[in-house]
Parts: sequence; structure tokens; C-alpha cells
Amino acid sequence: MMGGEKRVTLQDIALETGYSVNTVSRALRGKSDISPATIEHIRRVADRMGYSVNQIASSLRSGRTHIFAVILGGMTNPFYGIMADTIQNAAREKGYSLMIMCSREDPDTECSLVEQAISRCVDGVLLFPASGSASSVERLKAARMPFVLMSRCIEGVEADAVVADEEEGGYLAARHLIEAGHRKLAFISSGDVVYSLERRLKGFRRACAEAGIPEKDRSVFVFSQNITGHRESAAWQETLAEKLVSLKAEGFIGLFFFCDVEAWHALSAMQRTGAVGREDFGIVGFDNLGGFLSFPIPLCSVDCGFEEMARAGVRLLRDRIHGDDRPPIIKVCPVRMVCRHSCGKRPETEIAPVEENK
Amino acid sequence: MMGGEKRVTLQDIALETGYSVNTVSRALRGKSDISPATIEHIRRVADRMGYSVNQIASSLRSGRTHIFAVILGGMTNPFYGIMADTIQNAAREKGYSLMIMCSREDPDTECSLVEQAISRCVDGVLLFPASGSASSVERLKAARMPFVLMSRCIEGVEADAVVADEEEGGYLAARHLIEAGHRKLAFISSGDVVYSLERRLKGFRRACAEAGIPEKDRSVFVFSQNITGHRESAAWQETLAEKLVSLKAEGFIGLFFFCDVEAWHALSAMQRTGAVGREDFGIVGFDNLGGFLSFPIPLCSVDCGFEEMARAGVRLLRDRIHGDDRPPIIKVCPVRMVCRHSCGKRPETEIAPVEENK
DNA sequence: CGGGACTACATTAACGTTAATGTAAGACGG
DNA sequence: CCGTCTTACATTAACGTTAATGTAGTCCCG
Repeated sequence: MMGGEKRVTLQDIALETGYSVNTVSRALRGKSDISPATIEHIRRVADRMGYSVNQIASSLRSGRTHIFAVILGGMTNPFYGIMADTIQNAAREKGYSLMIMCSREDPDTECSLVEQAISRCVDGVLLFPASGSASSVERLKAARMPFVLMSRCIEGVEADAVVADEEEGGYLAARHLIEAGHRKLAFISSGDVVYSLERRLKGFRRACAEAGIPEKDRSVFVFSQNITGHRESAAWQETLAEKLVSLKAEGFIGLFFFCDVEAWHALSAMQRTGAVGREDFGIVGFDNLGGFLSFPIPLCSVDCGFEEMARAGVRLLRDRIHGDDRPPIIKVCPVRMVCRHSCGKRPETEIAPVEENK
Repeated sequence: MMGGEKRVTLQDIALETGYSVNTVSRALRGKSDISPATIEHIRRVADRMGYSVNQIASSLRSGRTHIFAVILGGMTNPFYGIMADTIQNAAREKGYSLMIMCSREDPDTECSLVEQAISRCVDGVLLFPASGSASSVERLKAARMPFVLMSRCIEGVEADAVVADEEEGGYLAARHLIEAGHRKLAFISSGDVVYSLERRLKGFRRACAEAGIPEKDRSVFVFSQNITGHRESAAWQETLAEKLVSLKAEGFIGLFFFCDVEAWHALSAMQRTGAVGREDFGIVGFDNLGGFLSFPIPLCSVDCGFEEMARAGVRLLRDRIHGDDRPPIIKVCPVRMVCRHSCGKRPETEIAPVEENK
């Protein structure tokens, strides 16, 4: 308890109590073949001496670190921030700590982070793969490291994954715009994430088709230049602003943005140029960040079920660690549309009570 | 490289190459008393066999984990998200990984996280203390665990700390409003963080005094009810909305919010009620989240120097780990005002190029 | 040509824990 | 009263690494 010289070890407690190191260890872990009185006694002494188990030594011997690595793009992006937070909670419940690592969506960095995770002997990895993460996955497999892909699948890779129902999300988003009265719809994305993009787009098209909206009344704008961090770049905003102006001119005023963050950028671009404003459009995003951030411009958005994804990822990973060897599982989490009236449809009452959080 | 049975160890490489385990270890770490040819050879074999050092074993023996724990409120809050991200970068540069832990600003949770950090033998802790973290700090000291308080100091506790120049920030914010032409100023906060609140308020008052704004023309509204997570609660928004209406009625239209997130909440509240709008006020926030998030409603804000704080924290912690035993150091990072014209002062040109990021 | 210095390794002993195995003492049934 | 079972511990041997120390062989210099 007092600031003694060195860290207290099982050895110290053994000497103090007269029991063997092993007995002390078993007592503190409440194993069955130690008498209750002894357990009580040893626990008290350990407490008094300020003992704290050395997890490093424990891990070395037992082969378990109770740490998950989470490899994601970067926590400045609220999507990842919320994900990280949610996963933290889910992991903590199960007794795991997190080592969070940021790849900046760069495959090489990602590989080096995977290497680090292996080197640190984490029990498992939750990987939000950047595009082109096949080699990361290969390395994980070669090292027999349990892992779960989060939020995205990788083309041609057999692996566990937890994803949102992207296609359904795209479908719901488009239908939401349609139900708000829009007949000419645009899908807008900076095109970073191939997997999600394709799925959302597919759902978008399905909803359009279903509503009888012809090809010519659908505009798909994927800004696919592969500039690092281009979503924040001024150039992207300029391009976006121009696009928005021309969309409006052509009558495409039902906008489905790939994600809320991109919708924010579009709103910023509108704000800056002033040529078009958000009241000119019906806008729907994806991720429902507004459910977590109380965002000042309410945005209709597809809730991707952060919590369920986090829980599913942690559970799946845990199962794999404990020897579950079923073939790869892809868990698809349900999505739902949250309307905050940015879609352009006026609420019945003037100030409707908005459905917030859950 | 191939999915062999078990993880490759130094032992395996030793057997393969005929050298001793120790020689292999030293070779891979590039120690000086191994011949260059041997180093080369061993490295190649290690590579071929897919060796990856077992950091757990290394840590146990060397007493260094090269891990920092970062204890903060929660990554859903963009302030912490950005902080975590920035610290990650700074730490990674120096060869450290991060174990990020969320306290939800609860002192008890914080204590248990500190305990966990100690148990995991992290090399040091960066602690964003919740109010009333004295016992966490005591425990860290007792365990001789190097740590640095981040963003806040604790009353009556001698410890290293890295903080923004909060008072100067408050001063700059108020002066910014004054320079925008406001003569009746309000400071608004949900009152979570005592340390920062007092400092910012002090600077606010100093600027008011300096500009000859009398007491009666300053309104300080600290919503200090200690409801968990109340910043997100509907009740807080209601209260806030009422307050905003009455402030406007009394002519207090220069608003300085404790932080950007609180300003967002206020904007949301305005949005929801519709009784007042943001164009009715001059608004200044704190943290300059807009420099990282490209926020659609540009907000004048005090930049608190995320990067410098992160670097300073990491550097200080590293110094302490390496035996620096100077008396406690409090590093105050400079702040600066970033104008995005939410202060109510019109820019010279109609669409001014906004100063973004750094 | 003997001895000290240097080079390039090997040997040994930890680090603090936990798993596997061993054992003394008492209980108990026939 | 002998053997077996159970209880409650102790002993031993790892886990994979690194620090400290030991040691052949070579080189150099007087």
C-alpha cells in the first residue's frame, strides 16, 4: 500500500503468509482446492500489501492476454470513434481490454499494425479493413490469430465478418427519399470503401427500380480519385459544390450520401459557396451519427446498429478464441431508418418529437 | 510463413541455424557483438520462418511493455476521439502502443481502470481525470507508475500535467465576441469540469473587465446539476433552449460556450424549438473541433492545440519513465482563436477563405 | 612468445506467473 | 486396522525472452 521499493509479487505474499507461491496464486484466483479460511487470509494479506497481479507474467504462462486489437481508420472520424467506444464497452463486459490502432485506411500501415498485434500476443483482432487488406488477412491466418472483419468484407477472402445490412440500408435510404416525394435521386460518395459502396448502391437501385424511377432519373456520383484523406480536402469540397449546383439545376434534389460524414462535408460545401442550400434538397445519410452526437443539423440517416455490431464482433471473436471452428460466419446486422426530417418531407406537426438514441 | 503448428520462437531459430538462443536474440536486435554476416543470416532465417518476437516474454524479462494507458471519458465525444487519435500518432512515433480506456467521467470506473493499467504493467498512464480523481492519482503514485494528467489539473495534487492555456482561451473567446461588436456577453456551460470551467471563466471575466463591460452585462450560466450524461439529455436541451430565449430577450447575444460540443447542443436546441436561431447570436466555442471534423456549421472556436498537448504528454511521460526526477511539471500549451464568422461579425468579402486545420 | 585486449559467440539465470504433478494427514468403510 | 479416498497444501517445471557472465580463439605489441 505504501510506496515501498518494488512491486509486490506472489513470492512476497508467500513469504509473509508462509504458504507456497502456488497456493497464494490459487487462493487469489479462488481455486477450489484451497480452504476458505486460507483464501480469506491470503486475500487480506495481499490487499494489505497492495498486490496487483502481473498480467504480463500471467499472460506468458497462460498464453492468454485478454486483449483484443482493434484496427480501424482513425478515431477522429466519429464513425470510428463511436465504434471504438462501443466495442470497448462490449469487450470490457467480457473481461477484455482493447489495443486500438489507427491504419489511416492505408494497407501498409494496416499490415504493420497486424504484425504488432501478433507480436503483442493479443487474443484476437477486430479489423476494419482498408481496401486491399488481403495480405493483412493472410498474415493473421498464417499466425493462427483469431480475427473478425468489421463493417466490411473483402472480395474473395474467407473470413468471419460482422457487417451492417448495407444493401437494405441503401434500399431504406432511397425509399425514404421516395416516400418524401422525390422522383429524381442522386447517390453521392467519395468512393473509399468498395464493399459498402457497392452494397448501398445496389439497395439504392433496387428501391428506385421498385418505385419505377427510370435510369435517367438516378444520378450516381462516385468521386473515386484515390487521394489520401481527400474527403477533407478543399478540392473535394469544390468538386462537390459544383456537383450539387448542377444536380439542383437538373432537378436531382433527393440526395443519398454514402455516410453522414460525407453529408456533413456536402453541407459544409453548400455553406461555403452559398449557391445552393440544404433547404434545396432532401438529404439522407448513413450511420446515424446523430444518434450519438446530437448534431445541430438533424439528418435522416440509416442506423447501422453500432452496439449490435460491437457485441457480435466481440462474441464471435471470443467463440473463435475458445476453439469454435465452424466455417466462416458472416453476421449481418439489421439496419433501420431514422427520420429527422432532412429528407424534405415536412413533419405532420410543426415541431415533432424526434426519435433520439434508442 | 506457412500455417505451421505453433508459433516460431527464438529456440526454433536457434535450432535451425545452430546458434544459441541468446545469439539469435541479440542478432535480431542488432546488438554489436554479433558479426554482420551472422546477423544477416539469422535475420533471413527468422524472416523465412515467419518469426515475430513475443512481446509478452520480452516485457516480462525487460520490465518494459512499451504501452501507455490512456484513460479518458469516452471516444464518442469528438474531443476525446481527436485526442486519442493525436496521442496515438505521437506515441507511435516513439514506439509506444496505446491501451485506451473509457472512464465515462466516473471516478470509480477511473480507479478500476488505473488498477487495470497497473496490473497490465503499462509503462505509463495519460490520465484525463474526472472530477475527483485524487484517489486514482494516489494509487498511481503508490505503485510508482509514471503518469501525466491531461487537459485538467486536480486541486491540491502535485503531479505532472499538460493543459491548454484555458484562461487565455477564455480571454480570447470573450475578446473575440467583443471585437465582433457585442457588449452583453454570456458564458454557458454544463459545468462538468471544474478546473477548465474556472479558468475559462476567469479569462472571460478579465476580457470583459478590460473592455469595460460591467457585471450586469455579463451572464454566467452554469448548469451544474450532476446528472450522468446530462449534456445529451432532453432536459438539458429544454433548459438550454429556455435560457437562450431569455438571453436574447435581455439582449445577451454574444455567447461563449464552454466547448464546441456544448455549442452544438445549443444549436440543436435552437433548431428544435425554433424560437431563436443561430443568426440571433454571436457564438464562440472551445476546442476547435471544426479544424478536424469539417463541421457544417462553422463555429468560431479556441484551438486548444491537440497536437502539441499530445506530444507534450508523450514526451513528459517518456522522460519520467527514463528516470527524469525533476519536481512536477505543468506544461501549458498555447491556444489561439480561429474565426469562422459565427461570432456575428461579417467577413470583409462575402465568402472569405476560412482558415482551416493548421 | 607470453599476456592483455578484443571478437564472437555460448551458458546460466532470472522475470512472475500458472499447470501438472506429488504428498502428508485425516476420514472412512469393510 | 489396512487400504482407499479426499482435502489442502507443496514441489517442480515450464512460458519465451533478455541481462549478466563466461570462454574459446585471434590479434597485437613489446
